[in-house]
Amino acid sequence: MMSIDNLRDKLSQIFERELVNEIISASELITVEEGAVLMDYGKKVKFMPIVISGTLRVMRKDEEGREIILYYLTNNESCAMAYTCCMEAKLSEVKAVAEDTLQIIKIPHEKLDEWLMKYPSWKSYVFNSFTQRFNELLRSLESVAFQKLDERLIRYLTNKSKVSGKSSIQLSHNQIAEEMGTSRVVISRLLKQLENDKKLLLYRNEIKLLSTFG
DNA sequence: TCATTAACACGGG
DNA sequence: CCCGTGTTAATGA
Repeated sequence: MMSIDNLRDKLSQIFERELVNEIISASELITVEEGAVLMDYGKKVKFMPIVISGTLRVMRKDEEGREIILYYLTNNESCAMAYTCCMEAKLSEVKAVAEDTLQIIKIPHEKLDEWLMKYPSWKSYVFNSFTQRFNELLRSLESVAFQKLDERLIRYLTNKSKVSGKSSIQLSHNQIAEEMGTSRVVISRLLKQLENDKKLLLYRNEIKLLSTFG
């Protein structure tokens, strides 16, 4: 868990001293357990979260009511969607769920605009967070539009092993299917195909990438 | 053509 | 037993 002093250090890496003080006095550091819902469809967004530790999953429903994952927020990241909602006093179009035990700072919405004027570091922080999300969404749009599912799966697995630094990935076919917005049948079939091609090995809840992968 | 949905059998934990 | 996995058949976009 994060103490106030640690928090101050952490925030000082991004923001100027005066803003750090304001953040600490104006906002609230909270811990929520896995599965907790921080934002939900149609609900008012009364604060903007900055993730201190843990992971926050942000998702959205499509026309048919299926949920797709927009992005994950980790270390020091904040939710661009929440930001726009707060500023415009709109209702949330996304749902945000704690992926594991999560610590966030709740920035009260009145402060967002004020700090934007007052603190250059806040402005660039917000701006960067938008840019980051935007680029990420562009990349996934590109992948949906131009890549077939098998290529997307290969890219997905490569990514997972890169971020974890391991060649084995501990996920069920179902979890993969959910994240990629498809059905398990398809994932199972594609994975089996890759196994036959000697690109990987399949176990229960585990996929081992071989050196021939990619 | 290729994804989705539903259904079923297998088997490991 | 429960759940993840492998497969198939029917249906749809």
